[in-house]
Amino acid sequence: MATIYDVAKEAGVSIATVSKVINQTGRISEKTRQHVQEIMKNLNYQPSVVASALTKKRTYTIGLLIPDLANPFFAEIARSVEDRAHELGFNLVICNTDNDLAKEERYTDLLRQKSADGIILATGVRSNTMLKKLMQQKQAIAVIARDMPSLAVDTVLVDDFLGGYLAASHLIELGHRHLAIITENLEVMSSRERLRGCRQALEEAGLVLEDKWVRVSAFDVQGGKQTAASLLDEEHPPTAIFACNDLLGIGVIQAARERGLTVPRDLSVVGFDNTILATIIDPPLTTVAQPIQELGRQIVDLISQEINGNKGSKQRVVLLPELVIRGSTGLYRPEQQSV
Amino acid sequence: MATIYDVAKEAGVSIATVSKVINQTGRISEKTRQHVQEIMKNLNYQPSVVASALTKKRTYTIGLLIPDLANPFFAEIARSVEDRAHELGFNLVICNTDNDLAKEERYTDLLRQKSADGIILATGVRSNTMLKKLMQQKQAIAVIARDMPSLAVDTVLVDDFLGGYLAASHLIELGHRHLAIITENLEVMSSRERLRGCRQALEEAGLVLEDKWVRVSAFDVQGGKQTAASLLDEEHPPTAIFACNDLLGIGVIQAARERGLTVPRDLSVVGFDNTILATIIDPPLTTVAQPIQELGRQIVDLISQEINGNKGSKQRVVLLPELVIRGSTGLYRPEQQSV
DNA sequence: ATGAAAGCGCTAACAG
DNA sequence: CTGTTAGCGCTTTCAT
Repeated sequence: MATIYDVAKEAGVSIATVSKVINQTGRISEKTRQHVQEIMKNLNYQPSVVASALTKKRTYTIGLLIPDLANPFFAEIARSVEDRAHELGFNLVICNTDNDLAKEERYTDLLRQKSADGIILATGVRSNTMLKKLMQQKQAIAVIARDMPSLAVDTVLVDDFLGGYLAASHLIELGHRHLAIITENLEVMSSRERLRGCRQALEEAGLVLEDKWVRVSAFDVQGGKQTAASLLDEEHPPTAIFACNDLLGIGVIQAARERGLTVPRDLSVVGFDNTILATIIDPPLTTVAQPIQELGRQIVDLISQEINGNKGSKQRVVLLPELVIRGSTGLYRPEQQSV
Repeated sequence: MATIYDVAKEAGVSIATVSKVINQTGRISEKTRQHVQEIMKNLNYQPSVVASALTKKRTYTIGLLIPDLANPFFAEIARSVEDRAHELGFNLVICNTDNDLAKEERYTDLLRQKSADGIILATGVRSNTMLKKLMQQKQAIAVIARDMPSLAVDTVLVDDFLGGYLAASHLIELGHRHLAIITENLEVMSSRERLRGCRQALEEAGLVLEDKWVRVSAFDVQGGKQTAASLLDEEHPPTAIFACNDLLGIGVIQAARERGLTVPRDLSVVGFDNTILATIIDPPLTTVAQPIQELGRQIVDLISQEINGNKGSKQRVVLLPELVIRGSTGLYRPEQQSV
């Protein structure tokens, strides 16, 4: 592989000159510039990023810590992050953490050793401490789709409270009075906010959400299914369920189906995220849409600014979710009680 | 951030010594080894990969070129590749190519500049030329889930012919005589093989597959839906459809539903890949399962060997697919013809 | 068993 | 406008 020396020699100039035409710095006569560029092309020369990183301290690499790529929501997030990163000249290294603290630390160490320019976190439930450590190391970091209210870190997320509020309001408008909510993990801020929004809507309608109707579940289809099953087995089962993500929502629909209930006739369900899954399940899932493209775009813009030192203060940008009404929600019908 | 010099000074030894304890090379007395390691810990020192890459020529980074992370099949592939890569000490940089040649070239150039140790291709329909270029550059490469029979490159894929054969055989056993197949892109070897396997099974049953019943479609749900729609609008529509991937299969089911047909009563459909989607659609999709975990594992092992120079000759490993029978296929019932 | 020194490929003053 | 030179942090002979 050709080096800058090869180019310099071939072009009859110094390596400094070559470096200048590569980086468009300093003053170079148009003539030598063209000449050098031609030589570079002929030699199929491409500057080594690792060598330049050694002095410039930039690798044009961003790490993305994410729980699990096989989860469509995170896969879609990763896709949108990678798109924007690529546009801005960064590569993305993917790290599946399974929300495991040990893995998170392993990955952040690796990223540091590789001098990643920045790290985007879509993971990290209780990793407040890890975040602090990173900040001390002056790592450029940003958090997506997770709220860490106690930390001054660039963040892009959706208004989870509003999302929960929209979901519940929709159900209430349809006449439902007896809701249940299946949530992912109440240690996570987002989940708590969604729940709170849901509560708020109910309260405004003069309803209360008893603790009994708030259930925490493993965050996959299976978990949603089991939890919904136990909910539906109650004496007075809810007529509508708000699942805190699409995966859970799908589990709910499947549980209903197994019991011979028809959605939305016998049970309304709304999800959260608006992943591809919501469009595939039958009936298609009414869900609170996260603007995934926009989330990805903005988080990369934020971290890019921070990397470039263009930043003023840290920001938390909150995008607004939208309710996408599909076929899984319908009017409350009194007779549906008789299960 | 601490450097090797800081450690050396603090420990009262030379940087060469420190380097030796880091890499466990050369001969170091147990005593100084322990001492140096303690200092490293105290200083929270972590060797810079970019510096060492400059001399060792290894970055412990692998690139993965993939059409689209938002496609669950590829997301699952990426997940399994990343898992194994991480186990073996590599980071994975993800590149979404959208099967666009320009993007493919852009990414491979970037990966070269960053001295990625290897590149795994899950993309590249007609990119035979790009592959050749990479081989000339002596890039370590490997191809997953795609067959490039004319090139001597490490490959791991599923037996597509067998997959097609299994799918069609299943349908035939159920009594279906009139099949159609929706495929993704006949320029891709895999698609042709699936079709060929399908044909073979039919032939063995004394049936023929007229060209009219072989349709090429955009490879997303929408494409499958439209294609299936046009198939079902034919005078004598097929009673079973083999879709060359799950996304298409789902489109088929949706198209059937829109026409008031019940799957599998009025139409049987089998997919390919066995992604999460197959379990979510209703009825759950009978599909040809690719062993995604194993594909990912083996491709990384292969490229890792190549990177380490442990390799003998190149290999093509062919894994065998399995038919997973779910609810979208059923016995042929004569009356279903009367649409 | 340990250290001195020469790079790896490139950038960034600083001279000229 | 162009070239010299001193690093960046680490690895690797080659002496000692």
